[in-house]
Amino acid sequence: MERTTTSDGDTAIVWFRNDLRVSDNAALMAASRHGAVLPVFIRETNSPARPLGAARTWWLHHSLERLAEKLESLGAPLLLLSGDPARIIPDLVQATGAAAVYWNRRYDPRHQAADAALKAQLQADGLSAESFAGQLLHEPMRLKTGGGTYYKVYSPFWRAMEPDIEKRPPLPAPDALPPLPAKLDIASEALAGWGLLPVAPDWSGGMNEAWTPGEDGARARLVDFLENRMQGYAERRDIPGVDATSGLSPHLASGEITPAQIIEAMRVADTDASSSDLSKFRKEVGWREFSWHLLANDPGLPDRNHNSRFDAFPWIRNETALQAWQKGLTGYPIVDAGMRELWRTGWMHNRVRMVVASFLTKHLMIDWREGEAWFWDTLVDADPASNAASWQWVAGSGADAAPYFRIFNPVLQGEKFDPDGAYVRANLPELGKMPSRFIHRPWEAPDSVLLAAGVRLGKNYPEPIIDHQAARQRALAAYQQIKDAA
DNA sequence: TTTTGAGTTGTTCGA
DNA sequence: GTCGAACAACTCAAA
Repeated sequence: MERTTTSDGDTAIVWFRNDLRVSDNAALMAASRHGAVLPVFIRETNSPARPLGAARTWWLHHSLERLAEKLESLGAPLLLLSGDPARIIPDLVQATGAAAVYWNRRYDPRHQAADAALKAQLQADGLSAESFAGQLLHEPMRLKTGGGTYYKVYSPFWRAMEPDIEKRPPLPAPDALPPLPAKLDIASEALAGWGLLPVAPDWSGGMNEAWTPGEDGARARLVDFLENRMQGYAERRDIPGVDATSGLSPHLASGEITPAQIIEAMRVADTDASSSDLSKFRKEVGWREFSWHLLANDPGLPDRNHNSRFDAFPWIRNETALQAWQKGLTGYPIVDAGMRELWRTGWMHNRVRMVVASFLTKHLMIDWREGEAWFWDTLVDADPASNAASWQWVAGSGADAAPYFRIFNPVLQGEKFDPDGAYVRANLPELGKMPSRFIHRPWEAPDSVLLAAGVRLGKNYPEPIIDHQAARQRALAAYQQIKDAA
């Protein structure tokens, strides 16, 4: 994997994709040993993979700005181009006389064939074309059970993987990147011209407040997490009303930070966190690995039931209910608070993700693919593996899935994990004055309480769109149906 | 090949 | 209010 020689004056092209960082970037490091480095990011107009959703597109704009600044300060400005990489990369080789093309591997099966084909083509042309690891702690096709198959249960997967997670220490950023000796004929496109930011309406205000895209923002969040939130993580991570999670997911999704950097920072951190805190968080990093392991071995994961028995599940099409869910107007405060948080910030607390996903697939019996698609569009951390694997897990169709009878009661979940209603109040201003006793079940509040809180059910906050008990019975019957049919 | 133990995150009901 | 059992077997992974 390590390149040994660099002839004087030769040029390496680094193709940036899902790795918008300069540290722990093996492709960039390899290129820095050449005589000149040309970093390029291509807006792929004909990608075999699903286009990024709106929230990640917003993120991409800011992340590219930050990456361009970093590369500029290291000496090699970032080239922005649009089109088909299979044409653009060879054109760049031609224009620069480059001897090498490097990139960091991406693991979406829909990308891999195209990347492999390009690599083979470049190598056939006599170039040094190499791809590097870094986005994950393990190569997702590598781990196998004793029986030679891929893992379908998380615990044994993690037992097999955990001993290896510190084996690849992260790389530093290169000290400097030698620029091209001569001006390139091909001009960079302007980021502003790509139209990645929303206009009319510009819905990004809440996201600007919540996030700092880019490698430095990622690093700052990691440091802050280790210093201020690692201790107590095991207990507090489930409470959406307190800021207790790492918030690193969008940075990971865009490759501004690597899991190896996170694991290493935890290893050297001076923290009072318990071993349970540390191992719980490591396991969360492990879940991301597991999701990629599943996607790599089951490329249909984003749109086909992992467990084909679910092909017969009687999903209900209901556009009205779907929209109520999307807009956070179901009448169940914990569900609505989650969906509003998502819409405003591009992110939702993990506990609440499970509640809203259970509500969509079990209470409303709407196909998990509808939820997956909405999350894909609205999450700044939308990740093809985690998103698909998690939706299927909740729906019951996934690997190691939740048993079908595990149907979250949105009232109990609210009262258990948001007992004082802080999370609901932060996201549903119309319930801001509801007393805690009724905040997760406003329809049970006496008229006097509703009046005092300024809540007019059916007017400024909806009645529940579905009765919990009835919905639960309906879902149980539906699951019974596909069980019997099997 | 067969056996064995285990499996992220819950809810409800009845004693 | 609290507690244990039922919910449904089934599949996975390793011994």
